Amino acid sequence: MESLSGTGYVILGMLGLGARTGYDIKGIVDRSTRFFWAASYGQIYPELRHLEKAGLVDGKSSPTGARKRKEYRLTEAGRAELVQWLGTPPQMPELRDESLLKLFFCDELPLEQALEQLRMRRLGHEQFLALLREIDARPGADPTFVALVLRYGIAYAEFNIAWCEEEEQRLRKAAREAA
Amino acid sequence: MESLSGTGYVILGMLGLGARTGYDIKGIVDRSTRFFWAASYGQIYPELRHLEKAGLVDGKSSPTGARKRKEYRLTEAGRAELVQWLGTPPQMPELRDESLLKLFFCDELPLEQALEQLRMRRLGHEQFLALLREIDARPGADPTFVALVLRYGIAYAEFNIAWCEEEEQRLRKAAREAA
DNA sequence: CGTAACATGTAACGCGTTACATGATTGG
DNA sequence: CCAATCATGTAACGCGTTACATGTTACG
Repeated sequence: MESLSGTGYVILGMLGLGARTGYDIKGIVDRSTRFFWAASYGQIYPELRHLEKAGLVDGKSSPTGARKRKEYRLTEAGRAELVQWLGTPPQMPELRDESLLKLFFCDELPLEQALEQLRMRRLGHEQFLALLREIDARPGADPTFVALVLRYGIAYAEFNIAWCEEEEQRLRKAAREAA
Repeated sequence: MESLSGTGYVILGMLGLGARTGYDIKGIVDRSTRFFWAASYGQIYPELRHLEKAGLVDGKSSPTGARKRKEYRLTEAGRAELVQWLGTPPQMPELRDESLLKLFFCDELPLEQALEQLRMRRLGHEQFLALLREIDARPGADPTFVALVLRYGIAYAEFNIAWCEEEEQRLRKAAREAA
Protein backbone atom coordinates (compact mmCIF):
# COMPACT_ATOMS: atom_id res chain seq x y z
CA MET A 1 0.00 0.00 0.00
CA GLU A 2 1.48 3.31 -1.00
CA SER A 3 1.50 5.82 1.80
CA LEU A 4 -0.99 8.59 2.41
CA SER A 5 -0.52 12.30 1.96
CA GLY A 6 0.39 14.33 5.02
CA THR A 7 -3.17 15.50 5.30
CA GLY A 8 -4.33 11.89 5.29
CA TYR A 9 -2.34 11.34 8.46
CA VAL A 10 -3.63 14.54 10.00
CA ILE A 11 -7.13 13.16 9.54
CA LEU A 12 -6.28 9.79 11.02
CA GLY A 13 -4.58 11.50 13.94
CA MET A 14 -7.46 13.85 14.62
CA LEU A 15 -9.93 10.97 14.56
CA GLY A 16 -7.64 9.30 17.08
CA LEU A 17 -7.81 12.39 19.27
CA GLY A 18 -11.59 12.30 19.25
CA ALA A 19 -12.73 14.28 16.22
CA ARG A 20 -15.83 12.78 14.58
CA THR A 21 -16.83 14.80 11.53
CA GLY A 22 -14.98 16.59 8.77
CA TYR A 23 -16.11 19.84 10.29
CA ASP A 24 -14.67 18.75 13.63
CA ILE A 25 -11.35 17.93 12.09
CA LYS A 26 -11.12 21.29 10.40
CA GLY A 27 -11.96 23.06 13.66
CA ILE A 28 -9.33 21.20 15.66
CA VAL A 29 -6.68 21.65 13.00
CA ASP A 30 -7.37 25.38 12.93
CA ARG A 31 -6.85 25.58 16.65
CA SER A 32 -3.77 23.39 16.80
CA THR A 33 -1.69 21.99 13.99
CA ARG A 34 -2.44 24.77 11.53
CA PHE A 35 0.80 26.51 12.46
CA PHE A 36 2.83 23.72 11.00
CA TRP A 37 0.24 21.74 9.07
CA ALA A 38 -2.99 23.21 7.78
CA ALA A 39 -5.95 21.49 6.13
CA SER A 40 -8.91 22.81 4.14
CA TYR A 41 -12.36 21.38 3.50
CA GLY A 42 -11.36 21.01 -0.10
CA GLN A 43 -9.05 18.29 1.05
CA ILE A 44 -10.64 16.91 4.15
CA TYR A 45 -13.91 15.73 2.67
CA PRO A 46 -12.49 14.03 -0.40
CA GLU A 47 -9.72 12.51 1.71
CA LEU A 48 -12.19 11.12 4.26
CA ARG A 49 -14.01 9.31 1.48
CA HIS A 50 -10.72 8.08 0.15
CA LEU A 51 -9.65 6.78 3.56
CA GLU A 52 -13.00 5.08 3.91
CA LYS A 53 -12.56 3.29 0.60
CA ALA A 54 -9.12 2.20 1.78
CA GLY A 55 -10.68 0.78 4.95
CA LEU A 56 -8.72 3.03 7.30
CA VAL A 57 -11.75 4.85 8.62
CA ASP A 58 -15.31 3.81 9.05
CA GLY A 59 -18.06 6.35 8.42
CA LYS A 60 -21.67 6.16 9.42
CA SER A 61 -24.36 8.68 8.75
CA SER A 62 -25.71 10.18 11.97
CA PRO A 63 -27.69 13.30 11.14
CA THR A 64 -28.66 15.94 13.72
CA GLY A 65 -32.34 16.22 12.94
CA ALA A 66 -32.53 17.04 9.27
CA ARG A 67 -28.95 18.29 9.14
CA LYS A 68 -26.82 15.75 7.43
CA ARG A 69 -23.81 14.60 9.32
CA LYS A 70 -21.40 11.72 9.02
CA GLU A 71 -19.37 10.34 11.91
CA TYR A 72 -16.07 8.71 11.24
CA ARG A 73 -13.97 6.40 13.40
CA LEU A 74 -10.57 4.89 12.99
CA THR A 75 -10.66 1.23 12.04
CA GLU A 76 -8.07 -1.21 13.35
CA ALA A 77 -6.27 -0.88 10.06
CA GLY A 78 -6.46 2.90 10.34
CA ARG A 79 -4.95 2.93 13.80
CA ALA A 80 -2.24 0.56 12.63
CA GLU A 81 -1.45 2.83 9.68
CA LEU A 82 -1.22 5.85 11.98
CA VAL A 83 1.06 4.07 14.44
CA GLN A 84 3.22 2.76 11.65
CA TRP A 85 3.59 6.26 10.24
CA LEU A 86 4.46 7.62 13.67
CA GLY A 87 7.25 5.08 13.79
CA THR A 88 8.96 6.05 10.55
CA PRO A 89 11.93 8.38 10.86
CA PRO A 90 11.43 11.97 9.73
CA GLN A 91 13.14 13.51 6.72
CA MET A 92 15.28 16.62 6.81
CA PRO A 93 13.25 19.39 8.37
CA GLU A 94 11.24 20.91 5.56
CA LEU A 95 11.00 24.60 6.14
CA ARG A 96 9.39 27.18 3.89
CA ASP A 97 10.20 30.53 5.28
CA GLU A 98 9.63 33.56 3.10
CA SER A 99 11.13 35.95 5.58
CA LEU A 100 14.37 33.97 5.57
CA LEU A 101 14.38 34.15 1.80
CA LYS A 102 14.08 37.91 1.94
CA LEU A 103 16.90 38.10 4.42
CA PHE A 104 19.02 36.00 2.08
CA PHE A 105 18.73 38.66 -0.61
CA CYS A 106 19.26 41.66 1.66
CA ASP A 107 22.73 42.33 0.33
CA GLU A 108 20.85 44.13 -2.44
CA LEU A 109 19.59 46.69 0.05
CA PRO A 110 21.13 49.59 1.95
CA LEU A 111 21.89 48.56 5.52
CA GLU A 112 19.02 50.52 7.03
CA GLN A 113 16.45 48.67 4.97
CA ALA A 114 18.10 45.36 5.63
CA LEU A 115 17.91 46.01 9.36
CA GLU A 116 14.26 46.83 8.87
CA GLN A 117 13.79 43.37 7.34
CA LEU A 118 15.29 41.82 10.43
CA ARG A 119 13.09 43.96 12.62
CA MET A 120 9.99 42.85 10.73
CA ARG A 121 10.93 39.24 11.15
CA ARG A 122 11.25 39.83 14.87
CA LEU A 123 7.88 41.59 15.01
CA GLY A 124 6.24 38.71 13.18
CA HIS A 125 7.57 36.26 15.72
CA GLU A 126 6.56 38.50 18.58
CA GLN A 127 2.99 38.48 17.31
CA PHE A 128 3.19 34.75 16.84
CA LEU A 129 4.44 34.34 20.39
CA ALA A 130 1.60 36.44 21.76
CA LEU A 131 -0.90 34.28 19.92
CA LEU A 132 0.61 31.06 21.23
CA ARG A 133 0.76 32.35 24.79
CA GLU A 134 -2.91 33.17 24.52
CA ILE A 135 -3.67 29.65 23.38
CA ASP A 136 -1.49 28.30 26.15
CA ALA A 137 -3.40 30.29 28.77
CA ARG A 138 -6.76 28.86 27.72
CA PRO A 139 -8.33 26.63 30.33
CA GLY A 140 -8.38 22.88 29.91
CA ALA A 141 -5.49 20.44 29.99
CA ASP A 142 -4.16 19.21 26.68
CA PRO A 143 -2.83 15.69 26.21
CA THR A 144 0.90 15.45 26.96
CA PHE A 145 2.20 15.67 23.42
CA VAL A 146 -0.31 18.25 22.27
CA ALA A 147 0.97 20.44 25.09
CA LEU A 148 4.53 19.55 24.20
CA VAL A 149 4.12 20.80 20.65
CA LEU A 150 2.55 24.02 21.89
CA ARG A 151 5.55 24.52 24.16
CA TYR A 152 7.71 23.95 21.12
CA GLY A 153 5.95 26.72 19.26
CA ILE A 154 6.56 29.09 22.13
CA ALA A 155 10.21 28.13 22.42
CA TYR A 156 10.61 28.45 18.66
CA ALA A 157 9.17 31.96 18.62
CA GLU A 158 11.36 32.99 21.54
CA PHE A 159 14.40 31.59 19.80
CA ASN A 160 13.63 33.58 16.69
CA ILE A 161 13.08 36.80 18.57
CA ALA A 162 16.37 36.42 20.40
CA TRP A 163 18.18 35.57 17.20
CA CYS A 164 16.83 38.62 15.39
CA GLU A 165 17.85 40.86 18.28
CA GLU A 166 21.37 39.48 18.34
CA GLU A 167 21.84 39.87 14.64
CA GLU A 168 20.41 43.38 14.63
CA GLN A 169 22.95 44.34 17.25
CA ARG A 170 25.78 42.58 15.51
CA LEU A 171 25.07 44.37 12.24
CA ARG A 172 24.71 47.74 13.90
CA LYS A 173 28.00 47.24 15.69
CA ALA A 174 29.74 46.19 12.49
CA ALA A 175 28.35 49.30 10.76
CA ARG A 176 29.61 51.56 13.57
CA GLU A 177 33.04 50.04 13.38
CA ALA A 178 33.18 50.44 9.62
CA ALA A 179 32.36 54.12 10.01
CA MET B 1 0.85 44.28 -11.45
CA GLU B 2 -0.03 41.21 -9.47
CA SER B 3 2.89 39.84 -7.55
CA LEU B 4 5.12 36.96 -8.51
CA SER B 5 5.31 33.51 -7.01
CA GLY B 6 7.97 32.86 -4.41
CA THR B 7 10.09 31.14 -6.98
CA GLY B 8 9.83 34.19 -9.22
CA TYR B 9 11.55 36.21 -6.51
CA VAL B 10 14.15 33.51 -5.96
CA ILE B 11 15.05 33.86 -9.61
CA LEU B 12 15.24 37.64 -9.47
CA GLY B 13 17.33 37.40 -6.33
CA MET B 14 19.73 34.88 -7.77
CA LEU B 15 20.21 36.96 -10.89
CA GLY B 16 20.98 39.84 -8.54
CA LEU B 17 23.60 37.69 -6.82
CA GLY B 18 25.29 36.96 -10.12
CA ALA B 19 23.62 33.88 -11.58
CA ARG B 20 23.31 34.05 -15.36
CA THR B 21 21.57 30.94 -16.70
CA GLY B 22 18.69 28.77 -15.53
CA TYR B 23 21.21 26.06 -14.84
CA ASP B 24 23.22 28.48 -12.71
CA ILE B 25 20.19 29.44 -10.69
CA LYS B 26 19.33 25.85 -9.98
CA GLY B 27 22.89 25.14 -8.88
CA ILE B 28 23.04 28.08 -6.51
CA VAL B 29 19.63 27.36 -5.04
CA ASP B 30 20.66 23.77 -4.41
CA ARG B 31 23.69 24.97 -2.49
CA SER B 32 21.93 27.67 -0.52
CA THR B 33 18.24 28.44 -0.24
CA ARG B 34 17.08 24.90 -0.87
CA PHE B 35 16.74 24.32 2.88
CA PHE B 36 13.95 26.83 3.12
CA TRP B 37 13.06 27.44 -0.52
CA ALA B 38 13.77 24.95 -3.28
CA ALA B 39 13.33 25.33 -7.04
CA SER B 40 13.23 22.82 -9.88
CA TYR B 41 13.95 23.16 -13.59
CA GLY B 42 10.30 22.54 -14.21
CA GLN B 43 9.67 25.91 -12.68
CA ILE B 44 12.80 27.86 -13.40
CA TYR B 45 12.76 27.73 -17.18
CA PRO B 46 9.10 28.59 -17.68
CA GLU B 47 9.35 31.29 -15.02
CA LEU B 48 12.39 32.88 -16.66
CA ARG B 49 10.43 33.20 -19.88
CA HIS B 50 7.51 34.61 -17.96
CA LEU B 51 9.71 37.16 -16.20
CA GLU B 52 11.18 38.13 -19.53
CA LYS B 53 7.75 38.74 -20.99
CA ALA B 54 6.97 40.88 -17.96
CA GLY B 55 10.11 42.92 -18.60
CA LEU B 56 11.72 42.05 -15.27
CA VAL B 57 14.63 40.19 -16.78
CA ASP B 58 16.41 40.52 -20.04
CA GLY B 59 17.68 37.37 -21.77
CA LYS B 60 20.12 37.11 -24.60
CA SER B 61 21.31 34.00 -26.32
CA SER B 62 25.01 33.42 -25.76
CA PRO B 63 25.84 29.86 -26.73
CA THR B 64 29.07 28.12 -25.73
CA GLY B 65 30.14 26.81 -29.10
CA ALA B 66 27.21 24.77 -30.36
CA ARG B 67 25.70 24.34 -26.88
CA LYS B 68 22.74 26.58 -26.54
CA ARG B 69 22.77 28.91 -23.64
CA LYS B 70 20.82 31.98 -22.65
CA GLU B 71 22.11 34.62 -20.28
CA TYR B 72 19.67 36.61 -18.22
CA ARG B 73 20.12 39.89 -16.39
CA LEU B 74 17.86 41.86 -14.11
CA THR B 75 16.33 44.88 -15.80
CA GLU B 76 15.78 48.11 -13.89
CA ALA B 77 12.16 47.08 -13.45
CA GLY B 78 13.29 43.66 -12.21
CA ARG B 79 15.59 45.13 -9.61
CA ALA B 80 12.84 47.49 -8.52
CA GLU B 81 10.40 44.60 -8.19
CA LEU B 82 12.90 42.65 -6.09
CA VAL B 83 13.60 45.60 -3.81
CA GLN B 84 9.91 46.33 -3.46
CA TRP B 85 9.26 42.71 -2.46
CA LEU B 86 12.11 42.82 0.04
CA GLY B 87 10.40 45.78 1.64
CA THR B 88 7.03 44.15 2.24
CA PRO B 89 6.43 42.77 5.71
CA PRO B 90 6.44 38.99 6.09
CA GLN B 91 3.42 36.92 6.98
CA MET B 92 3.19 34.59 9.95
CA PRO B 93 6.06 32.14 9.73
CA GLU B 94 4.89 29.37 7.49
CA LEU B 95 6.28 26.12 8.79
CA ARG B 96 5.64 22.68 7.44
CA ASP B 97 7.19 20.23 9.80
CA GLU B 98 6.22 16.60 9.52
CA SER B 99 8.19 15.58 12.56
CA LEU B 100 6.27 18.08 14.67
CA LEU B 101 3.04 16.64 13.35
CA LYS B 102 4.12 13.18 14.41
CA LEU B 103 5.03 14.45 17.85
CA PHE B 104 1.59 16.03 18.09
CA PHE B 105 -0.03 12.62 17.74
CA CYS B 106 2.33 10.76 20.07
CA ASP B 107 -0.27 10.42 22.81
CA GLU B 108 -1.40 7.44 20.74
CA LEU B 109 1.87 5.69 21.48
CA PRO B 110 3.43 4.00 24.52
CA LEU B 111 5.94 6.35 26.15
CA GLU B 112 8.95 4.44 24.91
CA GLN B 113 7.96 4.87 21.30
CA ALA B 114 7.05 8.49 21.83
CA LEU B 115 10.50 9.12 23.27
CA GLU B 116 11.93 7.42 20.23
CA GLN B 117 10.09 9.97 18.06
CA LEU B 118 11.72 12.77 19.98
CA ARG B 119 15.09 11.08 19.62
CA MET B 120 14.61 10.78 15.87
CA ARG B 121 13.79 14.43 15.59
CA ARG B 122 16.96 15.23 17.43
CA LEU B 123 18.99 12.95 15.17
CA GLY B 124 17.52 14.59 12.10
CA HIS B 125 18.59 18.00 13.33
CA GLU B 126 22.01 16.71 14.29
CA GLN B 127 22.52 15.52 10.74
CA PHE B 128 21.22 18.80 9.44
CA LEU B 129 23.63 20.67 11.69
CA ALA B 130 26.56 18.60 10.47
CA LEU B 131 25.63 19.41 6.89
CA LEU B 132 25.39 23.13 7.56
CA ARG B 133 28.68 23.19 9.44
CA GLU B 134 30.28 21.56 6.47
CA ILE B 135 28.88 24.22 4.17
CA ASP B 136 30.02 26.87 6.62
CA ALA B 137 33.55 25.51 6.60
CA ARG B 138 33.85 25.74 2.83
CA PRO B 139 36.35 28.32 1.66
CA GLY B 140 35.20 31.62 0.18
CA ALA B 141 33.44 34.50 1.87
CA ASP B 142 29.70 34.77 1.39
CA PRO B 143 27.94 38.12 1.16
CA THR B 144 26.83 39.39 4.58
CA PHE B 145 23.24 38.28 4.46
CA VAL B 146 23.94 35.00 2.76
CA ALA B 147 26.27 34.23 5.66
CA LEU B 148 23.67 35.50 8.12
CA VAL B 149 21.08 33.07 6.86
CA LEU B 150 23.56 30.21 7.07
CA ARG B 151 24.25 31.17 10.68
CA TYR B 152 20.51 31.12 11.22
CA GLY B 153 20.32 27.57 9.96
CA ILE B 154 23.03 26.51 12.37
CA ALA B 155 21.40 28.28 15.30
CA TYR B 156 18.05 26.79 14.37
CA ALA B 157 19.42 23.26 14.30
CA GLU B 158 21.18 23.79 17.63
CA PHE B 159 18.00 25.14 19.15
CA ASN B 160 16.09 22.09 18.02
CA ILE B 161 18.67 19.66 19.33
CA ALA B 162 18.67 21.35 22.73
CA TRP B 163 14.90 21.42 22.83
CA CYS B 164 14.62 17.72 22.05
CA GLU B 165 17.13 16.88 24.75
CA GLU B 166 15.28 18.93 27.33
CA GLU B 167 11.94 17.41 26.51
CA GLU B 168 13.35 13.90 26.47
CA GLN B 169 14.66 14.46 29.96
CA ARG B 170 11.49 16.06 31.18
CA LEU B 171 9.38 13.16 29.95
CA ARG B 172 11.70 10.58 31.42
CA LYS B 173 11.65 12.34 34.74
CA ALA B 174 7.85 12.58 34.70
CA ALA B 175 7.66 8.87 33.94
CA ARG B 176 9.99 8.02 36.84
CA GLU B 177 7.90 10.11 39.21
CA ALA B 178 4.70 8.48 38.07
CA ALA B 179 6.19 5.05 38.78
C1' DC C 1 37.10 7.36 -24.86
C1' DG C 2 34.06 7.87 -21.35
C1' DT C 3 31.90 10.49 -17.81
C1' DA C 4 30.87 14.47 -15.28
C1' DA C 5 29.30 18.89 -15.82
C1' DC C 6 26.91 22.23 -18.69
C1' DA C 7 22.57 23.46 -20.58
C1' DT C 8 17.50 23.53 -21.81
C1' DG C 9 13.27 22.03 -21.84
C1' DT C 10 8.24 19.42 -21.42
C1' DA C 11 4.26 16.51 -19.67
C1' DA C 12 1.97 14.42 -16.09
C1' DC C 13 0.89 14.43 -11.70
C1' DG C 14 0.03 15.62 -6.67
C1' DC C 15 -1.09 18.45 -3.19
C1' DG C 16 -3.29 22.13 -1.48
C1' DT C 17 -5.97 26.65 -1.41
C1' DT C 18 -9.79 29.71 -2.62
C1' DA C 19 -14.08 30.73 -3.72
C1' DC C 20 -18.39 29.30 -4.17
C1' DA C 21 -22.87 26.85 -3.09
C1' DT C 22 -26.22 24.93 0.14
C1' DG C 23 -28.77 24.19 4.03
C1' DA C 24 -30.11 23.10 9.32
C1' DT C 25 -29.87 24.23 14.22
C1' DT C 26 -28.94 26.76 18.48
C1' DG C 27 -28.98 30.58 21.44
C1' DG C 28 -29.66 35.28 22.52
C1' DC D 1 -35.91 36.60 14.16
C1' DC D 2 -31.20 36.84 13.27
C1' DA D 3 -26.58 35.60 13.68
C1' DA D 4 -23.32 32.25 14.79
C1' DT D 5 -22.24 27.70 14.42
C1' DC D 6 -22.79 23.19 12.55
C1' DA D 7 -22.23 20.59 8.45
C1' DT D 8 -21.00 19.04 3.65
C1' DG D 9 -19.44 19.55 -0.51
C1' DT D 10 -17.39 21.03 -5.59
C1' DA D 11 -14.69 23.46 -9.35
C1' DA D 12 -11.00 26.07 -10.73
C1' DC D 13 -6.72 27.32 -10.02
C1' DG D 14 -1.71 27.75 -8.54
C1' DC D 15 2.41 26.09 -7.31
C1' DG D 16 5.65 22.82 -7.35
C1' DT D 17 7.88 18.11 -8.12
C1' DT D 18 9.21 14.06 -10.84
C1' DA D 19 10.40 11.86 -14.62
C1' DC D 20 11.65 12.08 -19.03
C1' DA D 21 14.07 13.75 -23.33
C1' DT D 22 18.05 15.82 -25.68
C1' DG D 23 22.40 17.38 -26.81
C1' DT D 24 27.35 19.68 -25.99
C1' DT D 25 31.76 20.37 -23.94
C1' DA D 26 35.65 19.84 -20.74
C1' DC D 27 38.67 16.88 -18.45
C1' DG D 28 41.25 13.01 -17.00
